[in-house]
Amino acid sequence: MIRSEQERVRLESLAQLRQLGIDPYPAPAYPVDAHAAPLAAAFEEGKEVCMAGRILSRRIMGKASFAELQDSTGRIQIYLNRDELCPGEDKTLYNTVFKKLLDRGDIVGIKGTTFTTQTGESSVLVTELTVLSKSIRPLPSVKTDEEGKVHDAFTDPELRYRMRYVDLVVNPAVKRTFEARSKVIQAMRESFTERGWLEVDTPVLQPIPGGAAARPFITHHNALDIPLYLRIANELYLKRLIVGGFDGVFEFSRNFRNEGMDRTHNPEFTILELYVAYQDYHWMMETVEELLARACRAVHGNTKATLAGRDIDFTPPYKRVTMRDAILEHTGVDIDGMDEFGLREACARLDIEVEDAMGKGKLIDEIFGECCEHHYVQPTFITDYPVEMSPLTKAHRDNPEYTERFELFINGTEVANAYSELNDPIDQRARFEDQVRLAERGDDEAMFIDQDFLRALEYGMPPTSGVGIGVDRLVMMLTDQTSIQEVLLFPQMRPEVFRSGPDLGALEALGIPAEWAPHVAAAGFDTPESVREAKPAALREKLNGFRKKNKLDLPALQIEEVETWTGA
RNA sequence: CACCCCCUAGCUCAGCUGGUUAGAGCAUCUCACUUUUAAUGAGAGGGUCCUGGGUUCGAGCCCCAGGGGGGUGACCA
Repeated sequence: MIRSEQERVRLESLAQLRQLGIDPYPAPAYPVDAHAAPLAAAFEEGKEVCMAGRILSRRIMGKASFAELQDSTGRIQIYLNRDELCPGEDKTLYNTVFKKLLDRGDIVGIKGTTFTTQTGESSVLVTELTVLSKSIRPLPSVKTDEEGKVHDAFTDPELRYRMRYVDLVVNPAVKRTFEARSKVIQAMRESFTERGWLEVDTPVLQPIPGGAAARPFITHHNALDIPLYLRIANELYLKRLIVGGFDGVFEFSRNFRNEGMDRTHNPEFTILELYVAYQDYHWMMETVEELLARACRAVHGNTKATLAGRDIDFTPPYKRVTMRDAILEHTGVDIDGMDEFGLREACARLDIEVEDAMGKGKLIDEIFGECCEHHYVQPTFITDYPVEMSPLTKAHRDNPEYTERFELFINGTEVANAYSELNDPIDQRARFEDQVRLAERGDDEAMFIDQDFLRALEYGMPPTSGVGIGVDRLVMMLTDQTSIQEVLLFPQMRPEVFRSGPDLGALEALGIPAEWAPHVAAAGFDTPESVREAKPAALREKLNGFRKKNKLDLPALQIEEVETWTGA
């Protein structure tokens, strides 16, 4: 493995620590009794503390040094004085271990006393120093100046996502985003369990990918010799549980959809699904309002958030607009009573591209998506979707052309989707059959018929309202992020290609001495074939040039020696 | 999948019209320094210019192909 200069220095320091009898990766637990942020917040001088964390910076001034120690809560300055740390004759711990062998990024434990420096910085005077973990790779050197401006920030998205561990260490705001994510989920879970609803787990591997319109990932079960799908939704399973007699069930469901990736889509994402018996979608709107307000308070302490420079107000109630009115307002088109032909004409007038496979529902969805969606910045419920685009939703109580469904839009993005659930088994069967006809027309996202689900409905499901909330997107809204990758710890990326090191053993098999083999490889001859094909004179010249340039402590090569390698 | 942009030291980035030995700040190493905080001062080392071809007397720069990433569109939540 080829190491950078800085890595080689650190490996050498590691070896020297061992020579001094210091285990750079000790086994015993370290008895931490204080953390940086709470300590600084309620600072009192003269307190004995035992802390552990990562050294983020060092300022060495001869016999005294300052360093920043970062733990899970934040950073605190530590002060190391040679004679405080090493009161006896032996100053090795300070002079050699701290000053020479430790680096930025190393994890240490310290015991000491709190005090305030001349410049007023809350600090810890270190009296004991323990190496807890030596780091081999240098961290990016992010610095913040007096005005709070960040210099040399670690910003490359590729590196940040691939090495999230580094991102979290050097970019504190990233850590706060994921703490906020956890708070949002916790607030939702508490709100449900307080009301007696049950958190459940349903299958991720499904024989029929149901409950949504999307392309699934497919896999295969060997023992059963059947295809299985990673779930695109868990809706149909949760409804089976309502049939079974639970009043309220919910699941934070990791769903998988084999579709495009962009700043609002990741192949796997998290939806909170909640189903509550004997309720309808009006009740659900109020429930969602309260839920989002609570989630916002959990993150911000109030119901206001900022997103991409715009204030978003999560204070209930939210505006409610029917889909018909939304389209009427933004396009002048009244979809009420319009047939497929009329809709196609309207799309043509509005310059919206459509495909032959699209039915009424998809056409209306296109118009809304193109002309209306982006207008809804503040949380807004769009209600009463056309029946064709909602095969699992109860028909509207006043007009069977529409359904009792709403979606919640924030900042022009769909965040939640909810229905008065269709519980009429005859109607549900007919709706599935409509989907089959769409599939026959070429709609590859039309739903499959789930016979077992229909059987469950035939046993009787109480009137139920259900909602799915896009957790990743909600977290984006609440943490001022415009990319889903910023709220997923490990967003999906193409696998990284690790350049495998040269096969030094194969080179040595040609007769190349072990001490020369890595240099031969580094000079560009990293396979036996490349050595054998080389002209001995040219190879010798190149390697001796390499030797000189890199000041290798090896005798210059003779032509006879090189000829034995190439077999010439 | 289409179009546009990016890939240079550990990190952030310069690098002109193709022209000497590819630069800067931070980081690293050596020395000095007992209250600093983007510590300071002096000195030094560090490069597969993403990869592979091509054009050229000469390529980090131009051309072709490939890889990775970002943005926009399409699809979707």
